[in-house]
Amino acid sequence: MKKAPNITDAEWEVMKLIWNNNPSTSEQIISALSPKMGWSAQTIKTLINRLLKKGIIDFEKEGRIYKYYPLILKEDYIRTENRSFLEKVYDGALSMLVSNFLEEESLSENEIEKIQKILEKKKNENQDNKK
Amino acid sequence: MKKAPNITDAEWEVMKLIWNNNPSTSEQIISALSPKMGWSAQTIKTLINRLLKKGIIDFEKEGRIYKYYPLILKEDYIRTENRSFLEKVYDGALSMLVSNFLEEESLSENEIEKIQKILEKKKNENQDNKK
DNA sequence: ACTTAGCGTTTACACATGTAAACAATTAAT
DNA sequence: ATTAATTGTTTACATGTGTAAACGCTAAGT
Repeated sequence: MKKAPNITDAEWEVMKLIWNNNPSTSEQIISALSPKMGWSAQTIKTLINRLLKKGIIDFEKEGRIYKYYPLILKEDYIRTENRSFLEKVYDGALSMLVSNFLEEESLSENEIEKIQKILEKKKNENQDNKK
Repeated sequence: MKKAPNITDAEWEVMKLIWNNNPSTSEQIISALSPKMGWSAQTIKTLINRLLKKGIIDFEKEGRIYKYYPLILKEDYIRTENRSFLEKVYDGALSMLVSNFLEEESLSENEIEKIQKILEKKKNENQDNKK
């Protein structure tokens, strides 16, 4: 299988925009990112074009204007990012990763409980698989 | 404060070696990474040199041979990596990150319990802070 | 119809990164 | 002492990435 095209940090900002507002016009992307990122309109156009060339987004003409839409799911791409981060930094040791993050950052009651529920569920699943 | 020098993916492999075996000679680094990564000895020498230039490692002469040692702690660097990953991919939403990882990967009983303990502790800390 | 503003396309350019070859200095072998 | 092998240093080169300027086409205003 061919390696998935890479999304760079700068391109990632554009993708977040497009995923959240699908489809987006370049005007929308530029007016959202230009102030936030301090990028010129030209820079953003370049990023959009690179995403097109990489086959990560596509567009549909709406008169003179293009509507850009993603060709890949955010969830899918994040899954890949997760995997490679886990591999690169933790050599695949998930529990290391999780404890590390938990210990360094703070969480609300609610969030803690949400995670606890997930863990309970996983415990049960493990149990089931054992039988 | 000056931005921390970046460690690239290839350089990261070298750093893992040096952190695990501190100090390391280039011979040790090369014979470990050359087969594992399929890199030529020259390539690895380049990576070592870039790490030197970036001020991430330093060396001590031991006769003709250099012993390389890290100038930064693995833990510190990982903390930075964690932070930027959390920001980039999850916009800082830790609970999202954690649930995502937990749901996609598998964990042993033991690991689950370890994480549960961390959560309990955090819950108590939250409680304490509230008072 | 003619000019202009707006949107997309092409070209640019410096620095980073992966991947090494070529070179120099020094030690070890003959 | 010379030569060869080893280890570190310099230079190289293609591709990726951040950051745009310049250019070209077309709709819109006069």
